[in-house]
Formats: sequence, structure tokens, C-alpha cells
Amino acid sequence: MTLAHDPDIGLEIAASTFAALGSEQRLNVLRTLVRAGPEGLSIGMLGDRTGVAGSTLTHHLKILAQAGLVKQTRSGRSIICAAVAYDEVRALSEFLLKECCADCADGGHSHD
Amino acid sequence: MTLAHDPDIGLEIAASTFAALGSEQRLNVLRTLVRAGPEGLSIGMLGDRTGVAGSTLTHHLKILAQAGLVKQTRSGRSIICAAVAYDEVRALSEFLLKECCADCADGGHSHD
DNA sequence: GCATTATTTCGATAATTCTAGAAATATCGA
DNA sequence: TCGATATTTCTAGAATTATCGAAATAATGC
Repeated sequence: MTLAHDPDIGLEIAASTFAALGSEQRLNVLRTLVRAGPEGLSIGMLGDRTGVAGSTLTHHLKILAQAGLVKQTRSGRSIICAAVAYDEVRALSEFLLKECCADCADGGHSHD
Repeated sequence: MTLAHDPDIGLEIAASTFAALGSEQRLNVLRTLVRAGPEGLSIGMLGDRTGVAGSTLTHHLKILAQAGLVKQTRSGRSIICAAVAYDEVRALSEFLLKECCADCADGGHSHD
């Protein structure tokens, strides 16, 4: 949704999505979420596990959510965050492997 | 090489590699290089095509090279840059799809 | 409504990144 | 060596990002 099959807008979106992943702390948050499974974690939980302040988490999660890597839903007084990175990551790798590497990719690089 | 099959160091490297891709200008440079094919382009050429100042290109290319996305070789008084992103991108997507999304990606859900 | 818990917004500071001009360095041909 | 070309280093200002505490907002239960 956020990234997909666009011609040149793809560059902009891809870059910002990569940027969203380009922070160790954010990547750690994402990993924690992914490992937590589809049920996700509340932000408080996430804070406990990562040792990151709530306000900082809000900041990072907004970026991850804008990139379409995380989805947030309210549950009572908690916000549950769950990773939905699969499609995004696939789109990203396809962006480079296709959009970028189109010319060379089929010249000798094998995909599975 | 830069990113591969590491346990937790992978997080750090993956993040920095993502960060390398997380700039529109850099991604554009990379795309230009990839499209130029395995022969690559000199930095001057790259400057012509992208309109980016040489010193800025040096900066970006260093980041891309450190991430293992671009390789530079001297040819006379020019530096030829060529994209070698394929493996890196594959490693990156695998990082998320496996290291991160292992459980969710393919249907089932078991934690480590 | 009030107290409690959970998250966000605000405000502020530190750190990093982006950008490119100018000067320095390297390479080549004559 | 000299002159021309190509790239890098140096430098620095602008812009962005990271971080978190304190106050504000939202939701729940009594």
C-alpha cells in the first residue's frame, strides 16, 4: 500500500521506508514486535522490553506506522502495535531487484 | 560480506545498510548505477546524470560502498562505481523475512 | 467526577546527516 | 615537470533526527 508498483514515486517512498528501517533502535523495536507475533504488544510492554522511553517509542512507532511496517490499534487504554512488515519488505526488495536492478538482474543473477 | 548471517550484529549492520538506502538522493544514485550495468559509471558521469556535486557524491558513495552496495575501482584518473546491491538487498530482505519475520512469514507461528 | 493507567504532545537539547564550495591530492599525457 | 582532468578532503551552515522529562490527553473503573 505504501510502497508498491509506482514508477518514480517509488523512489521517494522506498527511500523513506528504508529510512524508517535505518535506525538500530527502530529496527530493534520492529523485531520485537515481529517476534511478539500478530497479537502485538502495547507500547508500555514495548518500553519494558526495549528500555526506550514512551515518548521516544511514540516517535519511532509513528515512523514505522507511516512506512506501513507497523499497525496500531486501540485496545482499552492501551495501544497495541503489531508488525506487518512482510509485504513492505517484499516490496522493498522487489523495488531494488526489479525497479533498480532490472537490467542486470536477468543477466546472470538468479532469483528463487 | 557486509551483511549476512549474523545473530545480533546483524541488527546493527542491517540498520546501517537500510540507512544507506534511506536517502532519496542516494537511492537515485544507486539506481543510476544499477541501470548503468556492471560496467558502472565514473563519479563525474554520475554527477552529470544526477546533478549532484562531486563532493556530495563522494560522501554518498562512501556510505553506499561501506554498506557493500557499491564497489569502486580506479580506472585511470576516474573512479568507476558499480552497483553490487543484489546480494545485499537479498540479505536485507532475508534479514527481515527470516531473522525478524521467521515465525509469521510462512503461515505458522512458533517463537524461538 | 475522580483516581489510575496508558499514550501522546510539547519543549528543549544533543547528535547526526546533508550539502556543496574551495582547496588539496592523484593520475595521466606531453 | 607542467597542465589538465578527476576525485577527495576540509570546512561549515542548514536541516533533520534522536532522545526524554514534564505536562496534557484519553480510557477505564469506582
